[in-house]
Amino acid sequence: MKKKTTIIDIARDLGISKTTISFVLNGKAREKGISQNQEIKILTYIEKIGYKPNVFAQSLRTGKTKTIGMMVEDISDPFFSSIARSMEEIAYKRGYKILYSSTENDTQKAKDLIQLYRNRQVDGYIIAPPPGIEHDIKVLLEDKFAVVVFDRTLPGIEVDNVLVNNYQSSYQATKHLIENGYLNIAMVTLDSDQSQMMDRQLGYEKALDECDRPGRVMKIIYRDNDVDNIKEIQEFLNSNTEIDAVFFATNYIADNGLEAIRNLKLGIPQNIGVVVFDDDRLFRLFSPSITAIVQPIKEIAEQVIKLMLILLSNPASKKPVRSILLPTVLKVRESTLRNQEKETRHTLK
Amino acid sequence: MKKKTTIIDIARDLGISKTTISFVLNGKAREKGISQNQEIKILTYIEKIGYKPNVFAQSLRTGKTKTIGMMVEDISDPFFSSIARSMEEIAYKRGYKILYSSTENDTQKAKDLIQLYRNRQVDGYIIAPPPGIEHDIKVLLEDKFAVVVFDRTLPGIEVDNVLVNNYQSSYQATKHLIENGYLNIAMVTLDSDQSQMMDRQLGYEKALDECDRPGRVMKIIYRDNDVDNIKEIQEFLNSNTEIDAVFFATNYIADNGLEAIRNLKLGIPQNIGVVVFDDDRLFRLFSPSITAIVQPIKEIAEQVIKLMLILLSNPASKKPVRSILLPTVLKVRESTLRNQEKETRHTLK
DNA sequence: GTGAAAGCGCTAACAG
DNA sequence: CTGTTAGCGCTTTCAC
Repeated sequence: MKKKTTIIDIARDLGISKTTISFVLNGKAREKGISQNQEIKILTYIEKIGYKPNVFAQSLRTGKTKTIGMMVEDISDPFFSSIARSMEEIAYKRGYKILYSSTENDTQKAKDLIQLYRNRQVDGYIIAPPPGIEHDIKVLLEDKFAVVVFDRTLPGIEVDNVLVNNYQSSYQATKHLIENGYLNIAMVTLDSDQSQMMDRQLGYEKALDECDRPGRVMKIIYRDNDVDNIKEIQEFLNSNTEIDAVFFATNYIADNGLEAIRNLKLGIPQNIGVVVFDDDRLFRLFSPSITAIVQPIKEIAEQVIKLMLILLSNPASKKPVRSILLPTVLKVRESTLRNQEKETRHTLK
Repeated sequence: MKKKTTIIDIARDLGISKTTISFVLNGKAREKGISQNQEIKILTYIEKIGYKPNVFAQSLRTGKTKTIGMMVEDISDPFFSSIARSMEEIAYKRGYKILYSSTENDTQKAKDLIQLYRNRQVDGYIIAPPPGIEHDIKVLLEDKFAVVVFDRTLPGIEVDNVLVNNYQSSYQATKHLIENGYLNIAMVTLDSDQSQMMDRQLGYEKALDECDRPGRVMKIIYRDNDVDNIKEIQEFLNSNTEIDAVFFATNYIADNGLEAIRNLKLGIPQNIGVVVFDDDRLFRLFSPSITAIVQPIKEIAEQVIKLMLILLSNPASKKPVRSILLPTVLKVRESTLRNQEKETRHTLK
């Protein structure tokens, strides 16, 4: 393996001190009063031989790593992986690298991950927090790390965050079902008191309340077991035959729910209306296509990174917590349009 | 921020030299003949105060980083993100961290990424190679880095790889269409000479050849533009009305293709049969459900990491290139069963 | 304006 | 068996 050139090699080649080079490299030429000539000469040479500083030596010296640690529920979930991708793109441009990991919504795994990231001395933490890590985040904050939380918040913690308007979105989606003639709207959600889930439920309940409709919430265990979940949802729908619409609180709950509906041979949207929180690439291609609450992925990623970069560049000063609340879009498709003429897609030509 | 404890603090606290501690930490107690007592004392103390060595100092010193760089086409693609997740899990257990990035199948971006990874001194490279980076990989190999390639290979490069049996899988899928009475089977694939795409096409053509069927291959440009792609596919199907089945060569081509079929109001599987290379979580829930070639995600991830760990642990010795070819499973669903009784899912109860 | 030199925390050769 | 010590490559203070 060819030996990496170091700043000393360059100093030798150019016949100047490595200090000068270091200054130029770190954009302090001006500040340190290095001559234009010298600067250009150095920059040109570095460009020519393609020198890159050793990031480990830099990190060791400065204690900074230009690295952001990101922990989400499941990095293979389309929602999170799309956000990760967008963030990475933006962060790159600012010279930051992102380290990803999946918490599986497991408190212990999240704690371990935070430890691991501390070890790797990441400069900042971007977290979709699982329950029970309030304390760990508090410690991070006390130790003056940059932390941004997204997708959900934790009660009693003052940390910058970016969320979507879960309450309002769910309210609107439920309203939409009501307006389309559905009378008994159920919600299938996670058995969890995480903020985003609670808000979604509250929005749903509020809409029902306003119109004096009954509600029925079914809760399933997180990623417990697909087969069991499907069976449970089937039983739920079977033993509550008055239900004529369902609001699925997440993408993967909808997976199970749609399979349950399919197994029961219930017709969408005639027998049962369907709305899902969080869109999927393929929902538009379902027959009938599935109405979904679309989260602004790009925007979320941008805002999170923006907050992070602000935190990272500012001296860890006392500042008010920034909360960013983004709107979603209810993408109305066929699964909630009982009153409309249904497009006949499966008719033979 | 609380000051990190260093190995020196521990040496002081325990009243011994840091060398001894370093040896114990690196599992060289035995080798260096350190007393059982001493070892246990040190380990216990370290455990108690939760000391973790500074990885940057370690890396700077040893030149190793316990980090693997992974570059795929698009980390938000379900196929790649699922593989990434599995790999991460396995790698973690062995003390390795993975750095991910998306190449967007762009040669230049991939080259930049390799440079960036070299900078970060990753120990090994896991790559789903875009076209045109043969040379860069060769250089990596010459410099004795651990490299494993997956999903596709590059012509004329001797590098460990794990692939699925693209040829055989496509052959089988096409055969399946033929056996189900389809007469004019088209293939929609990428305009690319990447190995996996070529193999898929060859398998398709072989099956047609054997049965003396005509074939028709349409090629679209990589992730060019969804709208245009859809339109192109529509036009293709419209101007070749004899086509009664389509084999989509990737997941995201199928996205566009299914939308085209939908726009044309062609009935699946009556008017047109559909097979997709690479499954999607939701294909089973389509109406009709979509037949797909399922790649063994977990297995791919496992084999790649296994190869990588072998390379990493062995002295970079001359060894034969290891090629691992994994089988896929053709998951037959409704979209190819024209002769079967179609389940009537949309019947009202 | 520029250079010498002191570490950042760790590993490992070498000495004892 | 254990301790001393020389760097790994870089940033930054301080002196010239």
